[in-house]
Amino acid sequence: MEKYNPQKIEKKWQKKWEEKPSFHGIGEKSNKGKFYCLDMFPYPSGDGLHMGHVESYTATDIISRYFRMKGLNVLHPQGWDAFGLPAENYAIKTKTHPSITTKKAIGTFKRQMDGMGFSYDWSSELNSSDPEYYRWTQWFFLLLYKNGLAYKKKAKVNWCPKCQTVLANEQAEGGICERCETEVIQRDLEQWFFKITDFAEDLLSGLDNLDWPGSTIAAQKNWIGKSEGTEFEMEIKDSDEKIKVYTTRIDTVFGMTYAVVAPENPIIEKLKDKIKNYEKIEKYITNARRKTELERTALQKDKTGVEIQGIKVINPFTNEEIPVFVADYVLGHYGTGAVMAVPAHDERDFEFAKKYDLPIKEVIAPYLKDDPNADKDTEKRNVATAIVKNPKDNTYLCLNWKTTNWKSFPTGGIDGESLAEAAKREVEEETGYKNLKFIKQIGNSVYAEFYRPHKDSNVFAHFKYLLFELENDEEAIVKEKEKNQHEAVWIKEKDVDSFINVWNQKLIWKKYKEGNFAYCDDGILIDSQGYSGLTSEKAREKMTKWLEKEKIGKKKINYKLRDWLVSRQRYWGAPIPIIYCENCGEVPVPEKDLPIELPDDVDFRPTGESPLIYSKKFQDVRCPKCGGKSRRESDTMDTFVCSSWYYFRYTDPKNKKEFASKEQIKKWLPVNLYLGGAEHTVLHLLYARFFTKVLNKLGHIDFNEPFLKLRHQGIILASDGNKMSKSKGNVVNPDEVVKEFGADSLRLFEMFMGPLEDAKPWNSQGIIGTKRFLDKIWDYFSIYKEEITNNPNITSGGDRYVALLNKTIKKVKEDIENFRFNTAISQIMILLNNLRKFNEDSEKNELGGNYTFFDKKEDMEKILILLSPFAPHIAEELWEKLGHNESIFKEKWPEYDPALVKDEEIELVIQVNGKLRDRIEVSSDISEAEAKKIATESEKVKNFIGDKKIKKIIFVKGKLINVVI
RNA sequence: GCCGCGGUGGCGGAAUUGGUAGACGCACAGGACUCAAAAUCCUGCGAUGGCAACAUCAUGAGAGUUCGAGUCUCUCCCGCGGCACCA
Repeated sequence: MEKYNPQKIEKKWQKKWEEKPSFHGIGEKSNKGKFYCLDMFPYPSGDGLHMGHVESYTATDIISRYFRMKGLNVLHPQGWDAFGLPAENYAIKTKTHPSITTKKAIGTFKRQMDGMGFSYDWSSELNSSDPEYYRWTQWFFLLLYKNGLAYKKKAKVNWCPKCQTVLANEQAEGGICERCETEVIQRDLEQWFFKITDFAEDLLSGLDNLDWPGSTIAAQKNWIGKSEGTEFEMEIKDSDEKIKVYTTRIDTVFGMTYAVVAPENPIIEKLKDKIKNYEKIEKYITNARRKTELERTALQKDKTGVEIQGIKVINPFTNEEIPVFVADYVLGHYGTGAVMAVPAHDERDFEFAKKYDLPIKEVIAPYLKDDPNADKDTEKRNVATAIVKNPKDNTYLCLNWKTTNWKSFPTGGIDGESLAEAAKREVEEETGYKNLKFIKQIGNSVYAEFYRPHKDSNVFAHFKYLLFELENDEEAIVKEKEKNQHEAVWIKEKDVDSFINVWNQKLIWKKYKEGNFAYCDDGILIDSQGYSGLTSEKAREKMTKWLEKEKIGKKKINYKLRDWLVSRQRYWGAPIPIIYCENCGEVPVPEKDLPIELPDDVDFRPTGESPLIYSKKFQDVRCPKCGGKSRRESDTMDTFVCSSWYYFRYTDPKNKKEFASKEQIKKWLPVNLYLGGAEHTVLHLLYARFFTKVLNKLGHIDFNEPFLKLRHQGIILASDGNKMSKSKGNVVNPDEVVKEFGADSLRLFEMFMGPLEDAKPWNSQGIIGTKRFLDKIWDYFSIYKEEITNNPNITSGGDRYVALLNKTIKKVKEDIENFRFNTAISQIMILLNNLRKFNEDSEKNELGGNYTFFDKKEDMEKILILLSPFAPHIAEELWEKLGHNESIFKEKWPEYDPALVKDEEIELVIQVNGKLRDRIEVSSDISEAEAKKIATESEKVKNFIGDKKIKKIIFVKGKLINVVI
């Protein structure tokens, strides 16, 4: 018998598939619908495929093969994200033109992909650095330009001194270049931007209807950063100028003790004459501007600022005059570039106020939500909290009042005092304690509950309705307890946290222990004139209304999202199709002149300016309008522009008239499944959605989200649990694994390692398991082949396993559709293990020793079909061995028989008090009465019941029975 | 700090609506075959006690709900990913 030789058969089938792509079902027509299965197109790096690629592409290959066999039209294309910095840097390093290195890398990638048996439709292959592709990238630029969505402005930009280029904010996070980790500096340059901020709301709300990982949706929401707040103006004393601030916490406005403007805020320049310490201010501003993002963000703890002397603003709510500071903890580009500072209720303001010794005024008191201990059936009881400061040692004591029927305080108030105020007064009268701060309006009656540490130990007391003099201690408590029959519970220090948590009292506790911090949550307003007693939420509404009435403020929505900077001063990208004419100024290149091709007469090494400036060929241009002397825009576009629309092009890759025809787009889009790395959670996916929304708005397409379903493959870690990296020398090369075990084993193993989306460490031993499995499959079918050749009508009793086969068909179907490839594979293993199991019958069996076969040939073949998407080569080979001339991938996916999925016999689990005590083999449709009889008659159960009485019996049909005693 | 995800044997990981915890695979141990080894096949494999039947404990920790919790609720601890002076 021939042994399984993956290297041999894999080559054979790869060659066949290349000659006949139809073996993959590519190009087949179907009326059952379409499935667009998309991989994020890779950047073809010189290193070739890595394990992560293999994982992701195997998954989409399985899905594609599966749906093709289900009869759907499947589009499963692949292409190359070839432009960009890494390619250019590599070219510089090797002194080879990037088009050459890229071409070579693409060759390697394609060879490796074919070597894995991926069923790509290469007839729609794309390359973003191909002029026939980037002509349409340029067309998109013009589309945006003509619709006012691309504009140029002088901007402070992130500049990487090493890469010699501008970086998008996204590529310079933390002030460090994403590519080379050099510190980014700030430069002022004329730059092209796409107006993605126009679509902020669409980009945000569109997320709700997508089948995407929650983390990705959350990251995009966070990135867009919607915030609803209030914008209002404050008058500057003795001036007509005003300072406009933005806040989400207008409810804290009575606690404003100063205001801050960002160094970039133009108001400073306007007030120059009034400012007494202008020189100092100017110096501070210059300094701040010179700081990089890194310095401005990394040194968070150390806030700096200077008071603007001679300037005071007026809080419109209190008419108080307050000082103004310039400080770089306020950002120039967000909101109005100025804020009201409320140190009592904002951590940043608090820190600043502490440092510069500014007043801190509390205007929000914490409150509690619902009492977690309240009886669900009765009315929900609220808890009120008071913070009591012990004047003796400046510690705080926390008291909770909650509505109860223990003891009623009379309600109602004197002279229109609120219920809370009335309750406060009453408790104060009752206890004689004067510093209570009531937090929440409470019910008709109240009682107090609080904790207090024991004088000399780490034990805390929990008092229920016991209000006492702080000077008193344990003795008094006991006395009080006796007198009032109140409850006091002592708590050990280690239990305090858990106790506090039951009461949602963390903040109060923090305040009690630490004394001083900014309370930043919502609460109840205090010391806020007519607004006192309102909740934060209500107060925001009311205060904003008042501002609107006074015409000094309004509701305002802000987004963190900033416009997309697309200019790059580099060579290896799509040139921006704009011409600068000496007469006409900025002129877009007419569409008929596209593509503007990259010249080859340049030195592409970076100089700080775009290399395209120096190309004679490139700059030899006349104005399209007047024919006058002109020069071309020499910047190229960010590669993310190329990747924002490539999924359209796959549907119609050769189209010379449009980026893709309307019919083809309608036929295939939106994408049904998009699979790729989680590193693209924000940038690429957001930009691609933006492009789709632009096309939708301009009437080119009738949908507004490109990717209906998105999944990320988890990264494959090295066996040491670290990321694979060249420098660590722990990289496993797929080529070597294929050489040793074969592509099918690698495919199978990567899918078997664990859930697709989890990060998984590579285990060099593990692949032996999947190789063994394929060996067994091979032997099993080889023997089967021999047997049926000798005796075509022979039976071997395999029909005992028909139920298992049907279960397997069901599970594999469900698991593939839910990306649970690991359990699908394990189910096929279970099936095979059963068919190969040594059993009594097999000794008598004339067929294949230990092996059992299904009586029907179709059933045998179903096993191969189930395996085929995972391990296509071996499936094709064995399929052929069974006498087929056509590809296995032209077969229909098997259906299971629902009637056969159910077991006739089950093991009924018998529990006593929920613990497993016995199992008995019974018919699967056993009735409750029968089951009860069997259960109570079980010897084991009897032992446990003894002479105890059975309280009740719970029966779960087809599963278990539980005897409760 | 905020947001999201996770924590189950020596390891990767299984476990429908709450219903037999540890499927499948790796590693390991014993056995068969062999002069021997490799390969292959069989058996075992969470911990503790017991010759055994079996019992007790066990899904990061602590509580809660339930006849019954890996699964639901609350809190804490740890890990990973994202965001981070966005007022």
